[in-house]
Amino acid sequence: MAESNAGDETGRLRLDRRARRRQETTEEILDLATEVMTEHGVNGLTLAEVARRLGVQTPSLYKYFPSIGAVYDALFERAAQQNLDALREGMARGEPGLDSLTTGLEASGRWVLKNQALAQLLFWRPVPNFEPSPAAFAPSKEIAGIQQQAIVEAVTAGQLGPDAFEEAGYMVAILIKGVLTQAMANEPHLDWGKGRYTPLFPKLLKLLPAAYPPART
Amino acid sequence: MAESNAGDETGRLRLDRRARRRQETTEEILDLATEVMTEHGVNGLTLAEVARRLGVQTPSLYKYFPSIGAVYDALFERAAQQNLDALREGMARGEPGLDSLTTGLEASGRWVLKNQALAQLLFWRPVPNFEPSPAAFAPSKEIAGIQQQAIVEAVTAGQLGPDAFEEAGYMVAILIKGVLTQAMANEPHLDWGKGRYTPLFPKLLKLLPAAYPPART
DNA sequence: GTCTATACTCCGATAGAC
DNA sequence: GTCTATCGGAGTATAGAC
Repeated sequence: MAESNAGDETGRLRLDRRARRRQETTEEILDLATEVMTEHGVNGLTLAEVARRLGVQTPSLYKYFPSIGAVYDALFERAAQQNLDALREGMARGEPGLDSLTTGLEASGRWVLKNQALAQLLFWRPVPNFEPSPAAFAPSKEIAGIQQQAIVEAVTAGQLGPDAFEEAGYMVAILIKGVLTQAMANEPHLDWGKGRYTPLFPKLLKLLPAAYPPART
Repeated sequence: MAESNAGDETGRLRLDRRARRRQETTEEILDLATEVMTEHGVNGLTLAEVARRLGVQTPSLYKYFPSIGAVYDALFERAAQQNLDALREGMARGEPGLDSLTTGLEASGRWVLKNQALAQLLFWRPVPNFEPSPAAFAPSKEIAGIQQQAIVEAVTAGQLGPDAFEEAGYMVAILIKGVLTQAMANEPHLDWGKGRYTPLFPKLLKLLPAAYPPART
């Protein structure tokens, strides 16, 4: 109570600064963890290696995360959020319906190829005994909803027949995951749009009307 | 030279028996390694755990494999060979062309869903610092050739246009990998033909003629 | 071909001084 | 919030007796 008379303002600023500094360190830990996963595989992440790169001793990291599982969880959530953002931005660049879905998934694919370690954590679940928390999983659920909404708009616009409601979302997921799996396994150093697989994606999405033909007008 | 007069026949039988016993143990090690990967993930394979399950001390395994990398290599080769066998058998049950390709890839998909740990080793390369040897990779190369051959037959039979030569093999790879990736990530306990993804595979392959329309006759 | 013993390296996590 | 020290455990691999 009687320690410092510097005033409320300075006190709050100091707290804010500390909170901000802590937040920055937390983000840096996650950045370094992503680097380690990129070099040593998703399972090759260790707190010891992150600590070395941060220039700090391993136990210090436990002031920021209670366990390595918590680090994975934060990585999962951040990755899902970034992928969701990429999808949203990409979809905004296209006309509602199949066009928007195409530009959105291409933007999502670009993010995946530039963040392959995070994408593996997100899509393939390669870490035994790690299950993302509900909070970390929330953005992933939103992605599925957004894609289904695009299908609905494509049906409304007459681009797809009404039988697309049930199945087309799964088909779209198959197509984008197939393209990305092949690209990551066989051409991991190429960006989206290069190589043998990702350029085929627009062609694949254009096949959807053949699978779910709209009623002729 | 002058050790035993039991005769050539007995000597050869003894050698054969020893060789057979050694081969059996080798196979058992690979079976147990597959079990461990199924339970603990592909990266969760350790020689210590395999030794425990075999009822033997860890160093004994080094009489059969010089390193854990050699175990991964043998697993990779065996998996690729089994998958190739499944594809061949499945293709033999269909008419040459797209029909054969469909039945073959469905049989391959059935094998994958029943051997998911091996399939991950085969398709996703989740083990850092492990590259399959050329010998282990040979069956995988043959699979690509067989699929391309089926495309050629489909074009010859007039099911696909000639522009399929270049691209359709990659498209087929995208489709089967997409279906399997989604099934393994979201419905790993379901067999082929069940769930939301694998039943869509025939429908997807039937879209190929829409992508590469044959010349009208 | 099996064992014991061991060298070596690494990791996650906690306790407690500062 | 950082450090040192430490516990407890795991793994790969080798040496050498039997």
